[in-house]
Amino acid sequence: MASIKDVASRAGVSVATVSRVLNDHPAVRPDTRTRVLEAVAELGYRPNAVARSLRTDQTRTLGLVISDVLNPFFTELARSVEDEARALGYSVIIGNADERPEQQDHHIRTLLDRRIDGLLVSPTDGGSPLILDAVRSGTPMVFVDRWIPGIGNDVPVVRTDGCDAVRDLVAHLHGLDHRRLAIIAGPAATTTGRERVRAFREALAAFGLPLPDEYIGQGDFQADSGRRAMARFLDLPVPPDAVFAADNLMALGAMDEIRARGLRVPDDIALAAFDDIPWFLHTDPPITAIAQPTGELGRAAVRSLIDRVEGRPAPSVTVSARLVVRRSCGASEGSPR
Amino acid sequence: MASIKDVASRAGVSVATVSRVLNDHPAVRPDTRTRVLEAVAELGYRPNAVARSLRTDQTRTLGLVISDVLNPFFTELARSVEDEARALGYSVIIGNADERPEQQDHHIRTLLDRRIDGLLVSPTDGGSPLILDAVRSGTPMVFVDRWIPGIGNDVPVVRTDGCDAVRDLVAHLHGLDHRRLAIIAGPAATTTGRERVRAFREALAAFGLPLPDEYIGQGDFQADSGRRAMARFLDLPVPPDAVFAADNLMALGAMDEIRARGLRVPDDIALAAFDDIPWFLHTDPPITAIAQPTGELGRAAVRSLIDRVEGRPAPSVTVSARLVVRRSCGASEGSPR
DNA sequence: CCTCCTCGTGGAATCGATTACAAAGAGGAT
DNA sequence: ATCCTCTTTGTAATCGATTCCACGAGGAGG
Repeated sequence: MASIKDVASRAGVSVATVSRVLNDHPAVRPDTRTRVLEAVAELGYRPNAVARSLRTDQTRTLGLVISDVLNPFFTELARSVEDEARALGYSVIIGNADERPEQQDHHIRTLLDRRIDGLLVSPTDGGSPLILDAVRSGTPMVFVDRWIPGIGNDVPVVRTDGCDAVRDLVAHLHGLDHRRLAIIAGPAATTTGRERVRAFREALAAFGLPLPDEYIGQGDFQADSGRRAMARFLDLPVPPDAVFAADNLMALGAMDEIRARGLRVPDDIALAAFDDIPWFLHTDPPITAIAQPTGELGRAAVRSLIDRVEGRPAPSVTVSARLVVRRSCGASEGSPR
Repeated sequence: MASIKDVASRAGVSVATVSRVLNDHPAVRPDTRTRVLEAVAELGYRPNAVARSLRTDQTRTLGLVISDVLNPFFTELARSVEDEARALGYSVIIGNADERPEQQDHHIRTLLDRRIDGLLVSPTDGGSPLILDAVRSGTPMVFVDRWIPGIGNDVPVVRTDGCDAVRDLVAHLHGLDHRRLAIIAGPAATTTGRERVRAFREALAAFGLPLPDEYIGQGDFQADSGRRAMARFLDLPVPPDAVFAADNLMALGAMDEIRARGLRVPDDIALAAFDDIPWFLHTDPPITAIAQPTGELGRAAVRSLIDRVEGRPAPSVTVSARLVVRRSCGASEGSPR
């Protein structure tokens, strides 16, 4: 592949001049500029980003480590992140942790080795030593969706606050005469895992409803765990009459289990989920869900990170989720307010 | 961040020696090696991959340009590609073309600028000049899923052959007394867009069934186009009694339209799709689909590409799809053969 | 004791860019 | 003609690694 030297000799100038033309440095005579650009075109020259990065100490690349690519929420997030980054002149390298801390660490390590300019992380755990290292190493970092408490001062957090939406959901369920409400929680090591339970518990309290321990199923954000949690609920002497799954995959698993037992949603049991995804429109029945503004989340995270990368102060951002009512809790379609 | 020089001076050796230790060069005295490794550990040193790439002219990175991240088929493909690549010591940079040729070109260009070692492409079009350039530039390349005819000699193709499965599907539909079969096709610019129509047409012919032009809907692999195509079918004086969508998103759109008109699957019209995805189990009704061995496809593509990258001959690979019968065509669940 | 090898190590070139600094040339002021 | 300034260009250092080559020490063989 042609290098800057080839261009220089073809245009009859030095490499410095070629570099200046390429970087729009003003001190180049117009006719020199044209000669260089001609040489560039003739050779089909493209600057070597590796060499450039080495010299300038910036890669114009961001890293994004997400918890699970197969979860539509995260792929939509990844998509919006990439879109916004591209618009701002950055590329994105995506690492999929698959909800496994060691795989997350692997990705963080290789991204750091590649000297990405900034790192967007949705941590799968409570904070591995490597993440703390990464923060200290000085690479700009922003948490998105999930975060790790305790390093909030150094690392902005871009997330969704679902409290109001969870309250709306509980109100919706209550209004449909559901009184025995249960939740399938995410891993306690993640903030989203804990917070959604907390919000749910508080909302229940506001309606004077209890949340007994056996109505808290422990899941791991994967479909199978939702299925198992639902099985345990249904095996209880007094099963819940409504179940809230803390993410879309667990809701899917829960629905499997319900169907496998010949029960029906919402007649036999109501079901709702955190995270709205296009497929929820097409399930049987369509699923009531709490929708995060995923695109907005991703774009805000990128802007925040790039602010940091370029030396500006980076804001933490919190956006709000909203309830999308469908038929899985017994109501007819239509959204509140 | 610490560089190799810092390690060298801390260990009291030259940078050459440090480099030898890091690369497992045998000609290093054991005690020197330990001293160096200690210095590495104390400084938390990690080699700069950018500098290394510049010198060695290899990045140990592969590029993957897919047509649409929001399509579960492609995210599963991306996942398996990344898994296999990681196992073989490579990273993957994913570019999402969003079915737009210019965005595809953007990604190919930046990947090439980054001097990735090899490129995996599922082209959105019939071959932009840039792709041809990329091939000529000598960067190892492999097509996955879709390909571009005419440059097959230089570029291996790893794909699924769905002919048998399509024939099984047609037999299945025929067995359920469907006689007016229609297809929602993908873009004619893509190989998968054309091939699935061809396979369908041939299978129909084998059963003595016609495929009139008005039974060929033109889609673009996105949900909306599926919806429009289905609308046109349903507006025909004699609508089809079974529709085969050439990908999962168009099937989804088609189902929307059917539902919006108050019709039911499979009672009023049968529906089947190319590409099986987990969600098809949960739609109403579960959708009969042709399943590609997506993981296998991705892994084979990576192995083929890496063969090429490392100078071995790279095979083209064709795997077979199979029919997964569910309820959307009228049969009860269970798979043929 | 001298020569020749082998082993371990360091010096320096190199990859392809950017950029500080120097220098050459043009043009204007005196 | 001389000096100064400004514009345009080239030379060379630099980023952080890898790797060729040379060199010194030590052992083997004569």
